[in-house]
Amino acid sequence: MPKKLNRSFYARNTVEVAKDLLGKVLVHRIGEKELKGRIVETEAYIGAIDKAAHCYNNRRTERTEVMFGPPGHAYVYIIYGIYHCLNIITQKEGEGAGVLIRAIEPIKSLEQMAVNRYGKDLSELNKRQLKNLTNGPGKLTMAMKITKKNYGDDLTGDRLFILDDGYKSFKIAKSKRINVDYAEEAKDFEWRFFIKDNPCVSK
DNA sequence: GTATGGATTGTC
DNA sequence: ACAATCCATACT
Repeated sequence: MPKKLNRSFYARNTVEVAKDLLGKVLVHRIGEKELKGRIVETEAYIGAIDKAAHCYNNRRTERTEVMFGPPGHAYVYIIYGIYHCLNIITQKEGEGAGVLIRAIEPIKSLEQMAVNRYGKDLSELNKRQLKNLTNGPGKLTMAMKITKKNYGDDLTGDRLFILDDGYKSFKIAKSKRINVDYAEEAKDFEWRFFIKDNPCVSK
């Protein structure tokens, strides 16, 4: 039986959580529908020491407030005025840290994801559209219909949560994070983790 | 009120 | 390689 990740899973060092989230299953329930995807790429952000983090230097705004709350909640923000990004809050309340979910492998309700991404039936998608369904932070939120309505969602609840189904036959690779060149020394932190050779990892 | 730039994506 | 696109933030 797959098991829902509990609060203590998230209440640990962010880099450890980022690695351990790989292979887990992200679930979003919308009414009767259930969308699922396996997490294949993550990035860690730790406000206390990380100039790339929105909450660096204890920067508390309306947007970042949830990052300073208890772990196991969703931080959803809008990037470039267009796309949404999903983060999972980690460590202890007040610390300001989280994990960006950068890519998933679709598992369930691919028909709905096709409609959410392209407004088309799954059978009408070409090869490239299929490959690009959820292989990026903005793409997966669009496919799973994760929006600012999910801001602050408690992942121990029943709307948005993460399952451990025991999948662990993979190797973890790491690299520098994507698009944080402005972050001075923090741009070189190797805090991006992904499942080696998985086709759904971002480009 | 105004200016600035971004934890991205799609197209050229 | 670069434009699209607009919200959140910082500053006046």
